[in-house]
Amino acid sequence: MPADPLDDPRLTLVGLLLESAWGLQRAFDRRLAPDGVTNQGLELLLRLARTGGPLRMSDLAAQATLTPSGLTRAVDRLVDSGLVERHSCDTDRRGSFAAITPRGARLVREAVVAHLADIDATVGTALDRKEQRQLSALLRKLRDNVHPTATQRSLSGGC
Amino acid sequence: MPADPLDDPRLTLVGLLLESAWGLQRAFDRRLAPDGVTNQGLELLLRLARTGGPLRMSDLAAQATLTPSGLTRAVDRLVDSGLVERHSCDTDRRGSFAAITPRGARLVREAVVAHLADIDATVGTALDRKEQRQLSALLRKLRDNVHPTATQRSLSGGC
DNA sequence: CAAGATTGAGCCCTCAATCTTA
DNA sequence: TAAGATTGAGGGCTCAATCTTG
Repeated sequence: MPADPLDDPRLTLVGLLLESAWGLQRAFDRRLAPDGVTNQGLELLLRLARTGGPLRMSDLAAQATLTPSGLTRAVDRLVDSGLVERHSCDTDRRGSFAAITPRGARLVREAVVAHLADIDATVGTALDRKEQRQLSALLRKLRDNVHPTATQRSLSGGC
Repeated sequence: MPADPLDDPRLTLVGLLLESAWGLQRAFDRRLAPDGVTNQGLELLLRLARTGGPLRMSDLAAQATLTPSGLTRAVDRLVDSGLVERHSCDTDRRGSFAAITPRGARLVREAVVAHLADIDATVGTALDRKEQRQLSALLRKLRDNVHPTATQRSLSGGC
């Protein structure tokens, strides 16, 4: 007799992925919130810190899996906190860019230390280094297929 | 010279996991929403369908990574749609239970077919069967460590 | 008082519409 | 007209407070 469709391994796989993501997200937010940065905010700051300079709003939105609208408001909050600055582009006045401030860069460096400890406490106690590498490799293939813009920058690039 | 902490592989791993989850969630919601069920709703209906009978609100909340408050409202919507019914418990009048209706069960059976096709179109084109099994095994270890209540039912169980 | 569930207030996101510039 | 970004309206979630029952 055929297995019940409701127990299909593909449903289980997706369920495990979403549950893991929600669980981690929640665990991180509990630890990070007191420090004044949400997990979301840290992710944006990390991307801006790695870039170093200004990054297009639309690029940042695509990377962060946010709509342009959502990103505008998220950046607003970071600007209000003094962690990010907005820049306008002289060659294309339509465009807007976000750049991390020195204070933001300092905060990221500090927060990352605590964040890595959180990751070790959650992921590190479940998977050893080798398993973490395997998981990264598998997820990278999945991510590239599902959300390919996560690492892209606009071709119209520089300002 | 030591690697930049901002490029730590552990940050990358967590990033890949969250990006994959957001990406899938978004892809599924685009397809499911027109059918009248959100991805969230389908997940709750799936759990209720597998259980068959009434399930404690608090158990369902823990399984779905929702706060009791969030679950109350999510179930409200499903009740309004006629897909779920609320039951009260005679032996403990504090408790409340949710159970899937025949119409809800029918809808789940139909929605799962389309949902499996979506999964094949997103996950299936990125990972072959063997890789999917590997990913499931790794995620199961992570999920059990991060969100252990995902499959539990209350010990005070039956009504 | 504790446990289970619900409600009110507030935050953050998305969709659609708008404004500005190319 | 299209591209880039922002704003208004509305939905869903969380936190804290409340209500009911053990």
